[in-house]
Amino acid sequence: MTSGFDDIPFFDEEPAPRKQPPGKPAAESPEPAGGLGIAARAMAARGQSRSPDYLSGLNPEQREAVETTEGPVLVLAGAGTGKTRVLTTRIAHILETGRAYPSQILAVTFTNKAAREMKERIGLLVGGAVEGMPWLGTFHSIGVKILRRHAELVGLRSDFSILDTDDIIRLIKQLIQAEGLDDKRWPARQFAGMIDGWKNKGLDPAQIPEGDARAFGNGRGRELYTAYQNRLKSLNACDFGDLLLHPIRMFRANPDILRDYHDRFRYILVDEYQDTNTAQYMWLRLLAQRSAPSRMTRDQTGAQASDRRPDDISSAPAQASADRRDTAASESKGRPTVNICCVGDDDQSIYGWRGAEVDNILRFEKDFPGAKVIKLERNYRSTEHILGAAGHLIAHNEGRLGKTLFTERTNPDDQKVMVHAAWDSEEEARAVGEEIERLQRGDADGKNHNLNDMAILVRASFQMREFEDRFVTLGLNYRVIGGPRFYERLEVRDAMAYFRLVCQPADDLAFERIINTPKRGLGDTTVRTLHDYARARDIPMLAAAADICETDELKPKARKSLWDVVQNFSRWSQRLETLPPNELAEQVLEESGYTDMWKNDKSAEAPGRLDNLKELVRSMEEEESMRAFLERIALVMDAEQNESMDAVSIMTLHSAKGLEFDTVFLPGWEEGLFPHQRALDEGGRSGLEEERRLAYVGLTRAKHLCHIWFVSNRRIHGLWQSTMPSRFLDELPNTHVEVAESDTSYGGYGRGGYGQSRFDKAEPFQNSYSTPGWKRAQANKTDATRDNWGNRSGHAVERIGYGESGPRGKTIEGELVAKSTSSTPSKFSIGDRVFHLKFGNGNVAGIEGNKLTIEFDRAGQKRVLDGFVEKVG
DNA sequence: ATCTGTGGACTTTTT
DNA sequence: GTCCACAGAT
Repeated sequence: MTSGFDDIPFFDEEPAPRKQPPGKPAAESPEPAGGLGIAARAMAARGQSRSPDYLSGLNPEQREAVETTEGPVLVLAGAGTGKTRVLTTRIAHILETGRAYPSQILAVTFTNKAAREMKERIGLLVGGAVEGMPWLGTFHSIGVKILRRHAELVGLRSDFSILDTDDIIRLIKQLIQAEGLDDKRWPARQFAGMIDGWKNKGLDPAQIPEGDARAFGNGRGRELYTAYQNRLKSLNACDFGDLLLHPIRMFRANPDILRDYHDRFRYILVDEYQDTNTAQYMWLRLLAQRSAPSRMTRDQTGAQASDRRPDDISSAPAQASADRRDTAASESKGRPTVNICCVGDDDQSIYGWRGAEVDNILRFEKDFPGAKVIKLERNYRSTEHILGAAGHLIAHNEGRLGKTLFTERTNPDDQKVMVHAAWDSEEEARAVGEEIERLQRGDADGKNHNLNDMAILVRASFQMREFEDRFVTLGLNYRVIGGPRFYERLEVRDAMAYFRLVCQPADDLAFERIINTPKRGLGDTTVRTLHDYARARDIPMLAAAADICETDELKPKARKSLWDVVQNFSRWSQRLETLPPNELAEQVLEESGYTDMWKNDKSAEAPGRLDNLKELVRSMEEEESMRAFLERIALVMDAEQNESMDAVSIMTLHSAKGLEFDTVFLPGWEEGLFPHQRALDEGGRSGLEEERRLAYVGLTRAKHLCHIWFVSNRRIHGLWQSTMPSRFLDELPNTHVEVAESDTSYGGYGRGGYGQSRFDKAEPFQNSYSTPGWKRAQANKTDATRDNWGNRSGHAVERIGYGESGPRGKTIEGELVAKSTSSTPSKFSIGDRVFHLKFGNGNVAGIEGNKLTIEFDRAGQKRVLDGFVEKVG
């Protein structure tokens, strides 16, 4: 999203905005820079008494939200009420009326996807590309942009790198060991989580609660946090939290710089405000509170409260809310208006566990006195049954701002929300599969539904597997959204480590990652020597490596090998300025022997990894510099998805927020799973309420049909457990919900089913060979394709962002996917050593046509299709 | 250096 | 049940 730090448009590079009081009409405004079209249209708009095009088609509330440009505005936008439309139209309106230049608008979102979408839609409204919206982006991308410019003020260089979770855990692990603590007893992962939590709250090491500090590492939590920050600094690196916290520190310490930003950002817009955490809140407050310079400094540094030091990032959370109220009230007096517009929905706050504070949205009017609150309740997405069900459910939550969605489009044919019971999760998956096929065929309502219009939204990702299994069997196309991402794959991360080190020779984490990858005979001993050497002299490891080669501290073999690496990197670094990034990347991967490493690897996943590396290099073609690329990747973790094929989407409820589907399936509505037991245990009442909001999000994703399922038996951690229907089912209103008559012998809402054996029931499709899906699988067999993981499959499976270990936990039982005819002689013979993506290595014990019986080393005997195994050795 | 066995964890996840 | 990380063996 952001390109290199060196091309950030900044204050002095732009024409000075003509000072104009907020609210002055467009007519007096000069032509915005680079905005001929915009200006022309604005002029035209001004000349007409009629309202401009982009405003027509908005409902009165939306229109108010768009046109109330001055002063604080909170838009409470219920699900499907046109939230994005309001945000984008509002920006277009500000631009078209000449209230601000594109570069004077700060618009923050949580995800890159949302930012991208907004850019596109503003472009459509304003006509042409919105080149001049440099400050539309995620909290983090905007944070980086600010930080790159002022890095030295927080002790970093502007080419600092952004570490991902993996790096951070390795780093913390080193710190824990350096403290002489047992890294078994004190897991780095846990501490990383704690740091993340503190940073979400905007807490420096000095500010963390005593209890927290004691809770980890024999009471050394605070020291570890301090050590962690120091280490980051010496690595010239940041974690994600720092992208917000460093700017906050920098603003606090440099009021003059903050003032520049105040002058710049005439309008601030925030998407998904209910998801902001305390740090983001503080960041926004700093940018939003244009105030009298002298007073501001005091307030912003927290000096107002006597018990606080000036370097405090914030008041600690305990004191925060009370203080905030006071300061908000006092700060607002006699200040220029804050043109901040926050859009959100308290009923869709589902990220509390990640530090989001719903309280931020609940408190908006107190934070910004005189704020206008606009509720968008007119829903354009769902039927009245769906809205009725969702509304009734969410009404069980307390402490809401209280919205009730309604629709004006009622249709007597609309189906109620259906609740289905199934015996166990397997039957659930089967029933959902059948329903999907019914819809697809048009048997359900006479309409042929596209798979693209259907989604299965689960509470926890382990639920996905059963659906995947079933859909593989049926030959039903599906796509899994979420999960490990492209950029988290081993080979991609290795390659990135090389690139990082080329760009940033001080990146020790990258160094350690690749120094012996591929194997160069630089094992633990050498690395430790290097590490100590570097630490003793306070220099980066790559520099230490260069130095140490001049000495005789290493054995000749290691020294030679290390020297080669050092030479390579210095050569590559020199090419940084001259070669296009993709060419340099290719050279690095070739000359380092990294590509060869995978070429020589005979394992089944090696070809896929090589493909990924190619893809990585290819994706750098358009990039202007390797640095810019690294930054983009650090901030943009989502892989682009291929929407071309027709497929059912499978995803978690969390990743479904913001999406909509004609038909939505919501399986797993059982106590313990949904609401999740852990949410209840750890979150208590508020935990339950967040779960309920999650249910609300799920329901409101549906436009026309919504099917809820619950089962009586589910396997949890490997054990079969009988389960109770979710309490949320009882919270649905009868008027909008219908309990499906079970089409299997078991079933019926509330009928229990205990005491039955799961084998008692008659299976309608005991024989899978009679299912339509099997027939389809037969039909598809000719165009069996190879998917990304080297699986051959008769139907397309798309994984957005899955990789690394292949389809995680996808069971590919061959019997049911029979694809090739048995007439072709098998390419395997008894005794062959084979590899299976899921079961690992094994020996062929029997062959029947294309089905192999394999004795796996670990998984035991299995029957699988030959397409799913590879010969090895 | 690579393979194998064991122990622990296991909700949600963006940046 | 299953995945992952790591220690110890080969």
